[in-house]
Amino acid sequence: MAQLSDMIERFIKELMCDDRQIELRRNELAQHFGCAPSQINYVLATRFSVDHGYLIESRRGGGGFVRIVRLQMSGADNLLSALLGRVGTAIAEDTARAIIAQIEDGELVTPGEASLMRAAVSKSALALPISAKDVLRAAVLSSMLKQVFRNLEGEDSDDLR
Amino acid sequence: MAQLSDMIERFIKELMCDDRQIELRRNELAQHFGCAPSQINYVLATRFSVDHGYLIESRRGGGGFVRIVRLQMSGADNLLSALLGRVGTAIAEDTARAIIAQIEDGELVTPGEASLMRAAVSKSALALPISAKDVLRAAVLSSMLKQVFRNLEGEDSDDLR
DNA sequence: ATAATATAGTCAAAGATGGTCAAATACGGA
DNA sequence: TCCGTATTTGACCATCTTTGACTATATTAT
Repeated sequence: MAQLSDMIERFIKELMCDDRQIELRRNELAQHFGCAPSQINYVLATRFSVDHGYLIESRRGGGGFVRIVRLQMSGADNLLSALLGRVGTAIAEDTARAIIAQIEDGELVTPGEASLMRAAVSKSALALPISAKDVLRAAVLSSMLKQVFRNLEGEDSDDLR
Repeated sequence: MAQLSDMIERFIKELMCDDRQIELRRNELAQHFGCAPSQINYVLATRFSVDHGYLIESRRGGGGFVRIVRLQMSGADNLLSALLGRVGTAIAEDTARAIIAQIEDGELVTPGEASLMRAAVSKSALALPISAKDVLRAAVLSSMLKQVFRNLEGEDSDDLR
């Protein structure tokens, strides 16, 4: 049963399909879907976070609104460092997946490559008697990100030895 | 004596007869067979494992599901099982690279994908204060191998969120 | 200014699923 | 029959979603 949250997510993404940003009334949207207004916040928090490549702005009171802005993937030079910065020294699976989704959206990697990256940072890949799973995930993801950007330029780039 | 497990197995296989993958509700299925929900997990674990050529994915919570994916075992019937066997529970970097080279040669993955795999199992990716580097590498590589076989000619491979 | 009204945000509890693991039970072969 | 293995169940855990009560902040009317 297509989850309410999923439907709301799709609805919003359709609205945005060719705009960089949209504004909507939280209560209106909630009413449209017959749910609690806070449900909208849940969807925004879980599917439109910065990690997912979106920014949320809003205003309360009369004439209030919620604005959703899609962040752009800027030039590839500092993009790598930006991404690595977001990865940091430890990262949760969800956040890692969001980053992968973003570079997939930006067509920096193919769907097949993105799948592999997801597999590499998945819970099952790192399900070991190790307390530092997130640390590990960060290391693996960083390594792959660097490889992505290395592949991007010198096509022939032979993997590091 | 048509064990319950056998009936459930057959039931699922019939559902899948012409789909590469299906989704089902664990509790619903359990109810249909009048058994404990965990019985379903037992069937999945014993009859739909990777060795049997299947992958299981799932999601909890409202709208949760269990997805069963039939892996594409072309040609060398159990290439995946063989590869996973070689990976085992621990593997050195060189051996891992050899396996990756093999599937790259066999064109099971693109050069770009192979690069990513190498990056994921590289010394630097796993350079952590952990003694079990090889164990970890095996887990990560296994995870990626499964993904490779999941994707083979599977267009709509919709990764789990 | 102040009060009334219109929005949006937070957070914790309830609801909806699926997962794990070990104990109990059934089955099949020596 | 006895033992080892396969199956079945149930108690307890983990995760995702939905709702509602309470809070915070604008705008508008008085």
